[in-house]
Amino acid sequence: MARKTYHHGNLKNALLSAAEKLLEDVGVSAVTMREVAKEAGVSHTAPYRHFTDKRALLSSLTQIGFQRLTAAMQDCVVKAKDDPLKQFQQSTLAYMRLATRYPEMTNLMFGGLLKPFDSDEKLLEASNKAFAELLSIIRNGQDAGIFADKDTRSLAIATWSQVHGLSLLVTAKYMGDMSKKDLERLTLEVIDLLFNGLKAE
Amino acid sequence: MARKTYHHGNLKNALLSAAEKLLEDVGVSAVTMREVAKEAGVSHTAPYRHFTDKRALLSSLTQIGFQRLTAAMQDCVVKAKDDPLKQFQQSTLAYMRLATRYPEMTNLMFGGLLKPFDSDEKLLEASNKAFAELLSIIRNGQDAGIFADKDTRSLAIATWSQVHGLSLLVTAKYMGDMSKKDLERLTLEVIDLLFNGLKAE
DNA sequence: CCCCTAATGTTGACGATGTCAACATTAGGG
DNA sequence: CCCTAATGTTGACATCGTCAACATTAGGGG
Repeated sequence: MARKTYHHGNLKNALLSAAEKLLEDVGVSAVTMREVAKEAGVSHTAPYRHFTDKRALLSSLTQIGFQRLTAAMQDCVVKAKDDPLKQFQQSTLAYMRLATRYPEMTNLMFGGLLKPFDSDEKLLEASNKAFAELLSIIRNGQDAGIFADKDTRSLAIATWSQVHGLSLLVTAKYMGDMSKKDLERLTLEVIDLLFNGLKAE
Repeated sequence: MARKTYHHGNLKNALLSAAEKLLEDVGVSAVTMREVAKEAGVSHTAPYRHFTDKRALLSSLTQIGFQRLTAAMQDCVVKAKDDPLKQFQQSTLAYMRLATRYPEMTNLMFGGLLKPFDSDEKLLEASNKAFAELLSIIRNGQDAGIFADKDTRSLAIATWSQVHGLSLLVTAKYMGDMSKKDLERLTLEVIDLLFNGLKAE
């Protein structure tokens, strides 16, 4: 991994890529400033020119995760124009797909490891954007008379919690290994329960 | 913290207590084998006589968390005998209370940090017991004709995901700081949404 | 075009950490 | 009562995050 030039040229992104690779291949514990640096082919303190500390690196990485989530939901909205219920279902599916594809990233996003989450401006903003996307989907549904005419935010929180909880249960392997198909079925089933309610008819 | 005897007498429990104290007071990163040992008043390698490694310590701690959760739910069942809906609501509330009281513990239980979770016999068993408790509550509700006559396991997963997701959203401070009262209201609201469904009447 | 400064990368060091090996102490059963 | 296994200690090592001092060079102002 020897460089020709003294300066890397695109180190910040290279570090993030290396970090994500380590994260998903081995686990958070493998994401080490030194290893990330080595993977990117620079000295062990080079990362400090781009991230104030390890936490900042992980935060940046996590922001990428939220951006992917936001983009995936936006995509669902576009693809299911004028069908709020489908937007809703597809968004949750998209969420679950991302979660199973990037399980470690999901843990980072929601596992509470990044402690002063609430005081990390950028990170908070990234997560808020994703949540805003969900909010808008639900508002569409309410406007179309499909979702109950209750507090939009509460509906969104309920949904967010639901998918989010399910994704963690799955990525933590609480329910053992599942095939992709089983997972999709379970997701739709759970979302259907949320939509229709648990109560007897 | 000097001992009189060479042998501690109850070191294992002392270590777990010290670990939990560090966990909740400062955070996971503060739970260090050396610090835990120091807190318990023993040398820095004494813990290795009781836990094969750090992971084992954290796993034991996490098991305690699941035992608390199981006990709390069992308590709800007893206190609301013959009222499955109340059992259901109170259990979720109990879950949220535990989650807000022991946020770091909750992250440990569900944040995906304890990696080979699925191959940790004891840990898996502890979490299964808690889940079984929820399953039984829902089955009671189905028998009483209150919950829909669908797959019990699916209903339980939906509920588990929901509460669980909400607790992580709250402990991760995704929704800012909340008063205890606000939290209870939100919890009941979200659970009500799950019970009645999001759909318009 | 050249040169200077700020940005970027490197080297070496430090204290803290997880864990191992060798050793010390002692509890409690034969 | 004594011996062994359980329990605790000391010292060591590699790795980690981070800092300070130093090296290289990109790129803009003369």
